[in-house]
Amino acid sequence: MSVRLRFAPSPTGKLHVGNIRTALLNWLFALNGGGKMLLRIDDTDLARSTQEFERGIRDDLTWLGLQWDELAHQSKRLDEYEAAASKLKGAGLLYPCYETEEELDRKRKIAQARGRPPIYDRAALNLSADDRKALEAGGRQPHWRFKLSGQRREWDDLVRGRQSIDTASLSDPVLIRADGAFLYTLPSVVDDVDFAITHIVRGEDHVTNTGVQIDIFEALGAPVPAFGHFPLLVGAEGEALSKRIGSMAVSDLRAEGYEPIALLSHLAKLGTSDPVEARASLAQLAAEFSFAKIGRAPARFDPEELKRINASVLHATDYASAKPRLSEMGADLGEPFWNAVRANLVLLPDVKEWARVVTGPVTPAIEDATFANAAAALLPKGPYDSASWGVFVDRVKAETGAKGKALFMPLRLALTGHGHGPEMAALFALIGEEKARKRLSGQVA
RNA sequence: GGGCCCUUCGUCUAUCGGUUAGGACGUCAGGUUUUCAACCUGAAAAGAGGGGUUCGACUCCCCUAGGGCCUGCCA
Repeated sequence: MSVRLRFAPSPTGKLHVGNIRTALLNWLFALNGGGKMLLRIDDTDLARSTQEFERGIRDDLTWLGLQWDELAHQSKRLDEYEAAASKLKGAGLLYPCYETEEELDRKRKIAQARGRPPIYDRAALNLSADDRKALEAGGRQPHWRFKLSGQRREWDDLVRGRQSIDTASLSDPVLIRADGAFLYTLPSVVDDVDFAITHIVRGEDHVTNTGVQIDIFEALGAPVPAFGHFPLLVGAEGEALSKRIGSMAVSDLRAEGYEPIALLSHLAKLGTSDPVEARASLAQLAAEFSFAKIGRAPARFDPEELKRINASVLHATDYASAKPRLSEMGADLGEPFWNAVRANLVLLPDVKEWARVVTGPVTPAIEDATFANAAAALLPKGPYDSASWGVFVDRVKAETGAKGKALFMPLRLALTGHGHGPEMAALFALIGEEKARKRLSGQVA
């Protein structure tokens, strides 16, 4: 039997690197095992969910090449959640509570002050039918809590090993809000049952939830899936990821010109025993995936590292695959151009600057006008090819006596306006005689 | 406050009681490019601190320090 996994984002914001890591690890395991991926839109929070965010999520996943086999919306499955809720109510496992948020908050504070765990006291369980009637007559709508089993729930976590959560030390979770909305917990379990999810792979922030969810799976008489909880990412300085990195949206990375496979490679390898370096495809990442390779400590996500990986991806990108995007940017100057400049790119849009260096206008950087003018006079006749640069440089060398860096740097600076860049032999051939002459003479060309 | 988890080169990690503590990225040096980048080669670089257990501890146990997560009518 093949595996079935799911990625379940809420359309209440943009996908960021943390979300993508969760998505990716699910995809890698599914792909690796020849399984299926369900994209589940957790949109039970009508107030905060939007079509735009959902569209953004789909676009981001598509851009990354993460294709889902099935799509579901929680907002379309309310009947199923109602059915599960009445089943639990019938079993006496879902009970109405009438405390306000302020009252609950106060109870928690008092418990903490007394050095006791801030666990819900189940006071509502002792309410009589008359009490409830009176409260509702007074205008209070109940919210509903699930009655935890009080058992110690255990499972063999795919990355953490044997885990144990004592549900007696937890508050009975609210499943239905006073306004009737389902919270994340019940729909998630109901969906995992209905869609026959075999493996739940997510961040370790859900470890405690797992104890609660196993309780609910059992209460529903459903089989409990396997769980895998990987460590969360932290920032480059070891700080919690949410604030700074959380703002690193996938859509922004795309807009900045990052390569999807660079992001995927980085997120797939970071925190594993494999070297953090680029891979050619999602399929290759999947083939190398194993829960056993994932460490237990939080891994640092450093944007600089992502840039390095992106650069190495670009250095190995051939002309054919770069061509469509080059023309999109108006920087498709042919294969020799691409092969000459790709080793100097960190992000693909950097190519636009080198295209400008070839086509102009370039403002030459000249320190010694006498030298530059002398060089201009020594320019060979065009058209230029890859051998022209050598001919030219030899003449300048013979004529001026300059050599090494003192010979090359002024020429590079005058011809390109930059102190660094691709092989001059290739650039020179592309720039051509006319522009070379003008630039060496100090003209913008 | 309580619960769960974590701590090996700057970074990601290997080591399942006995190793010159290995690899990758980065850094530095050399080579190459008559320049820079890219590329090639080489080098430096680590067991958080303190107690145990043991013939022997990075590895097992305890304490301390540091870090992450949870402790919501968020997900």
